[in-house]
Amino acid sequence: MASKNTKKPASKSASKAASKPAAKPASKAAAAPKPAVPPAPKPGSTPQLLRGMRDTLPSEQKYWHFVRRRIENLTRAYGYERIDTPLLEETGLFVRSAGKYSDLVEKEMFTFLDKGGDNVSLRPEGSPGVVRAYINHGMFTLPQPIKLYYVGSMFRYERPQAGRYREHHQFGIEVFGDGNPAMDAEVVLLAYLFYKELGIKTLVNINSLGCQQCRQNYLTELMAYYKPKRSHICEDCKRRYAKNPLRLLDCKEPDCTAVRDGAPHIVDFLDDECKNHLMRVLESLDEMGVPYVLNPHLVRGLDYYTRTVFELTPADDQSQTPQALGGGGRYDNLVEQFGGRPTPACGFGLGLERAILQMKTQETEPPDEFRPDIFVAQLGDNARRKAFQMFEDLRSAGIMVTATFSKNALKSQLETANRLGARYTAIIGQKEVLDGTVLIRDMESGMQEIVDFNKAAHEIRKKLGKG
RNA sequence: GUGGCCAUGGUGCAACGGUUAGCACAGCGGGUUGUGGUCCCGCUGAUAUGGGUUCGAUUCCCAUUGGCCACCCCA
Repeated sequence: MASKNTKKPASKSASKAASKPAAKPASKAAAAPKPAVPPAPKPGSTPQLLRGMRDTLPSEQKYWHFVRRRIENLTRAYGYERIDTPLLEETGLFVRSAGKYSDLVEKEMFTFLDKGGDNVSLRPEGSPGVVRAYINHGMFTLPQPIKLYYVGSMFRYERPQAGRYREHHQFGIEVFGDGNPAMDAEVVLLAYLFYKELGIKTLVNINSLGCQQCRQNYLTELMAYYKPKRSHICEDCKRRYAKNPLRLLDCKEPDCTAVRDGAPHIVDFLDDECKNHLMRVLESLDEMGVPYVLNPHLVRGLDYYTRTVFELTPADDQSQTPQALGGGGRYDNLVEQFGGRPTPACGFGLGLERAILQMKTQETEPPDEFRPDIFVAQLGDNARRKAFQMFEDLRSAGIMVTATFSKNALKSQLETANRLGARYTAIIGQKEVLDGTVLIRDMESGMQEIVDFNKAAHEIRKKLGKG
């Protein structure tokens, strides 16, 4: 390229300082050394992808189509209706639902003040918005249960790595107005089936956190257990002890897990109703043939769960801390906590990037749905006119057809046809225009035959086995 | 948020403190006039950004940005 800046005597800091915007007394975010409006980038420099963000290129789309199709089929079969809620909500929505001391709220949210000074956040998970919508739109007046699903972007301000991005996509379901344990099981079943349909074997970890009463009893006991052992646990756990003791069970530090292994199990503190609920969920899972493991240490990172919680991990992942493919549970108090009438509810969220990652590691490739049946090639202006006509004839006959009308050389058109994987190419040149015919070339064998122009669509359908 | 590894054309790799940064694949154009997927030839195209060390850096150092890995946690 052109001469790079071999010598740049003294102009370095000067240009930058000059373009600094007249320092508005901009609103005081915690610590924001960056100017509200950054200086314009150098002309010609290439804009960069923000950390943890990704483009989904055409070559990737077949995976996404495939996954979305499965979601649609599954949710339709089980009677779920789609809901879409905003990406941006008031920060308080998430703080109130996930819990002030959850990691999600403490360090993973994209939070900022908008121009009106409102504190808003990009949604880090799907449930709170759906719960809000349920209440806002009076869905409790409709016949219950309300079964909803969503597919969309979630944002978390984290250090990215494979299968972890700052923007990721989740498929989630939420069911309102049904407290039956069979409903918990249905939710787990759907998560399990989703992955099964994608050819991914999963392991379901399940636990119960009980209702508020049993949890309170348990927490008292748990803290009593940890109190004399506080010197043996990590700094994070000391903080958890004070603010969010349930998460003590979650720690992966060797010292902490050693302490944890002697800790009381919450299942032993469930009251009869909660215990019965759990048993009936497990029974239903048995009936439905969903393999699961009862994991007394599973607590999940959100405060709103009651009773059932579960998480899915890849079945063949031997690592100590496999990446979760999804999780969820019951949250019978959240609607009321948001000012709605008491409403039992449960749901899950599943990570689509991780699902696709699993598909790739297992080398399950979805079919390319856009492979054309036939490519229409044309030579010359008269032929192009006929080719347009042929294209539409074929298309309305339900044949996957494609063409590049801007190219003229037959060679390049055949090349394109080949690259697209077309089974046949219809060739229309001057000769064919005069004869009222079209040349059909089998791209596999190279065999060609002359077909009457008006019968072409019919012939091709026959060749394709479409009748 | 913590620790570590890394950064060369669209992709995958190579090389060196010093004249034209090499290869493969892809892309584009050819191998004459209406025939692709094989073959042959040619062309385009890169040292992430900003500083520093040096006579000279793409190579060494620092920062920034981004990626990956292990944590934390989660999808």
